[in-house]
Amino acid sequence: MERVLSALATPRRREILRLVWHEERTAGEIHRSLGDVTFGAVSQHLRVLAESGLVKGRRDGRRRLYRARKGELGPFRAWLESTWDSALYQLKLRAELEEARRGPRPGERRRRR
Amino acid sequence: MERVLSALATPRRREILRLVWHEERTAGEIHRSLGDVTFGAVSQHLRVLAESGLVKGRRDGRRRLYRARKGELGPFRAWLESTWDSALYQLKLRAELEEARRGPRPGERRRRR
DNA sequence: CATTTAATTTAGTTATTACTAATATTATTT
DNA sequence: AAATAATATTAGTAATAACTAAATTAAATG
Repeated sequence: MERVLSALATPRRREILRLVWHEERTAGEIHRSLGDVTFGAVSQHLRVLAESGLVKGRRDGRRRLYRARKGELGPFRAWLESTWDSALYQLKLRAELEEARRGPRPGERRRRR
Repeated sequence: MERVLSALATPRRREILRLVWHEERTAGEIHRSLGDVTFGAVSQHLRVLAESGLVKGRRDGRRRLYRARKGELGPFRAWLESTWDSALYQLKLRAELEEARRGPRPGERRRRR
C-alpha cells in the first residue's frame, strides 16, 4: 500500500491509470493519448504502476495490453473514481480516446500469437 | 485533495501527522520524537502539511501547537489509521512519546499568553 | 532470416524535493 | 530593552524522480 501511494502521487500516472481503467490499452495507445510525453517515459510509468500492483500487463503478440487492477487501490479507489466522474474529466476522456484510436492507423491491425 | 496526496506521499510527513493525531504537539516535541532530522526540516514539513490542510497550528505564547485536521484526509483516513493501529506502530509510539517528554528538560516549562 | 512493429531498457539531463546550517522572527522573561 | 526560547525562513546541497534520446529485446511478417 506504501507503493501504491507513491505510484499515485504523480498526476501522470493517475492519468495512465484512468486510461486503462475500463478497458485494456497498449502502451502505444496510452502514449498517443497523453501526447506530451515520450513513449519511453510512458513505459517507465507503466513499470512503476505494475510494480505497485495497480496495473497488470499481458502479452498479445507483439503488443502488450495493460489494465487496471482496481482491487489494489483499496481506500483510494473511491477518491479516484469520483475525480474521474466529473463532467470535465469525461469530456477530456472522449477527446483523448478518439485521438488514441486515430493515431495508430498505419500499424496495429491483426494480432494472434 | 491533490495537495493532500502529495503531502502524504513521504513517510516523514505521515510520521509527523501521526504524532499530532491524538493531541497537540509543538514543533520541538515533534523534532525530538523524530530524532534524525533537523528542526528546520521539521518546520518545513509542518508548513507543507499546513498548506495541504492536514494540520493546523495555533500560537501559544512562544510555542506553536499543531494538531491534525482529520476531516481533510477524506478517503485516506481509514488507511492511515489502520496503519497506525498495528501493534508494532503502537510500541514505537510509546517509546517516542517518552523520549519527546524527556527531551525538553532544560526548557519547556510554564506557558501562558 | 531480414524487416518491421511494439515495447523495454539504459545513459544521461533536468526538475523537484528533502535536507542541513545559518540567519531571522516572534514572544516571553528578567 | 536585553537575553532567552521557540519557531520560521533562507540559501545552498544532496538525493530522488521524471524525462528524452538512443540502443535493445521480442514477436510477427515477407
